[in-house]
Amino acid sequence: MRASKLYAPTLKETPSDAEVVSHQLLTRGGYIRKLTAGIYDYLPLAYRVIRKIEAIIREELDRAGAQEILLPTVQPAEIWRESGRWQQYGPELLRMKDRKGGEFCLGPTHEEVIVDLVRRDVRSWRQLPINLYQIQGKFRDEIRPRAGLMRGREFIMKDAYSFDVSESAALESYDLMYQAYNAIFQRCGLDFRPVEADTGSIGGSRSHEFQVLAESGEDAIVSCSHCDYAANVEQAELLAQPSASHDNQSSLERAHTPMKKSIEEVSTYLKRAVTDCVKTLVLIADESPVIALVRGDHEVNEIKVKKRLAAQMIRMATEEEIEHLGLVSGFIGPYEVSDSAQEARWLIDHTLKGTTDLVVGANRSDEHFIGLSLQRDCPQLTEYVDIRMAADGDPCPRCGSNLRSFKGIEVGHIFYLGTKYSEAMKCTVLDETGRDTPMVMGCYGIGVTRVMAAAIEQNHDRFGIIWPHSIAPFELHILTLQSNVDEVVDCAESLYQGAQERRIEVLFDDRDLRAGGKFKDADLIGIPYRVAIGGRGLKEGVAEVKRRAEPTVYKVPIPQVLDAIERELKGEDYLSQWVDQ
RNA sequence: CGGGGUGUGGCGCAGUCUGGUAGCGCACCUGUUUUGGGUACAGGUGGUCGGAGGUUCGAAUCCUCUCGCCCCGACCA
Repeated sequence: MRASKLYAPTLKETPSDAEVVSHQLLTRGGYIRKLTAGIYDYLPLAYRVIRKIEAIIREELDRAGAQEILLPTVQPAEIWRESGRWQQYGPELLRMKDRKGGEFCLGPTHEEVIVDLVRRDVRSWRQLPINLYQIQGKFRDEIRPRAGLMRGREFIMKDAYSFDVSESAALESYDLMYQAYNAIFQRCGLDFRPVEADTGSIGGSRSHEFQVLAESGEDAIVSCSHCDYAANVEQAELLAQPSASHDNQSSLERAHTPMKKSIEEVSTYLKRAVTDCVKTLVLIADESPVIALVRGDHEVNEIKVKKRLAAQMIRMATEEEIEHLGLVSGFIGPYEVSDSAQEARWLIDHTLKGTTDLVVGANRSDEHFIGLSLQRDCPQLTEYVDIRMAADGDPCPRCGSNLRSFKGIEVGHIFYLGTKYSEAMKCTVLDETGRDTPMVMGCYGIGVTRVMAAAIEQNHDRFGIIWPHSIAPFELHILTLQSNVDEVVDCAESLYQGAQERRIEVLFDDRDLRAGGKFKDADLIGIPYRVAIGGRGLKEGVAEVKRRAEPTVYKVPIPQVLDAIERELKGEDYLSQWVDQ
């Protein structure tokens, strides 16, 4: 491809509405343009990257025995009513009507459609397992689209669905996909971790997220420094670890703490360690109050609380609701509580079990208790459970080593679904015993456009993108440094022809631009190898070859340039022989 | 949806407080010049100042309403 013909309008300046690096660089590099909030145009460079990622996905999924299909984007409300999600899904589902008033939605995901397909034609367990996937635009009317491609409303997603006759067979399908996902993200050149995840509203009992490690990630994950345990902080289970007990138990005293509400303020004011303070929060689970206690330096994990209570919905209580319980916001504690608060469900994080000498709110304005011992002073509290968020340094639930925390971008998520959809929509087969049984499902997603953005978040410098080889829009970028010198142009042209003959994916910057501009664009676009042809090098019979990821420039004799590139693309470190000392 | 911000040629911005009829840099077009990390000079194209209404002799600027976009919170690939 000639740069003079390529539709890739690069920008010198960063558009003011782009905040995250991937969004900035994709826009500046002429990869994408925004149509409206959360909806983007993919220009030729971006689409090449997308097709590379898709090709990797296809290869690995086909290898795992899945088959590619293509389902409709517009879906009738009928099947969504059948699964119950027409009600459940909420405003994220973009709904519309056709000319006859019939209700439809734009597919945010395709469980309903696929179940409808499979239930029509699959009758016998002998036809299973089946695993079908598609790569297609999805639409989710996100509350707040943000960060460019990282959270768009319309995005390209690969979604796959497996159908099995039994739970054990379904788990095998799940494992196959787990392996395939590892292979896919590895081949995309990403630094990622599969982590144990919450199943969320999709339901089911087993789930992994594939998280790309990046500072700009929105998800917090913990990963064991010793074994291969990794989990979303929301999910990471924490074993009971009794705190060091103080032998000399002090007696309970009131302390005046004027205007000191936060743990930080109280601990500073009373000169007590944050870990000796108790954080007491009021939550509302399905309209009933729940009071949660964690150590001062810990965070309550609402998802764990929700699971513990088997609640549908959970949220923080409002000021009014706290008052209504006879509690004083900022000074809540487990001792001397009002009758109505007494009746609430109390959950105490098991880290607090047996702790003494604690600072807690006194349930009166401007007062705390000090020297509280939970066992001695609050014997009515018996529900010690895991309700806190995992943090850096916590022990691994598998091996006990330290957990380290990371930020991650979720690029893939796999779920074991069980029979949630197949039961609701009567998707059944006859099993070996001749009994009609709901199929056991799994579903598996990859955000293709998000993979592209995540790759940039992880691989860039201040000049531009540094694509992993496997998903770069081109493999080689040839530049002419002077477009008015015949020898330079001829040499570059012949290299360009040669590269094409060797099936190297090459972008040839033949534009009538000065060298500076071409270098800037090459750095910005981020193609893995750059070959610069200029009068200076030509006098010595060499081209200047550079890896995008490194600063070194190699002076390679012209006749050997394409061999060198070819061998480098195969993974050899072939350029090093020309290191200029 | 709540909170904060912003909207002025393709992009980045000034002008708004204190009304006087739109400006700068980049990009783009023409010519000359230059040719190894965004060359220099000259000339030029392009803007209903997000939209509607109002105040005024006069509105980018003041008032009212409205829409878009960005950021922070609950969701997810």
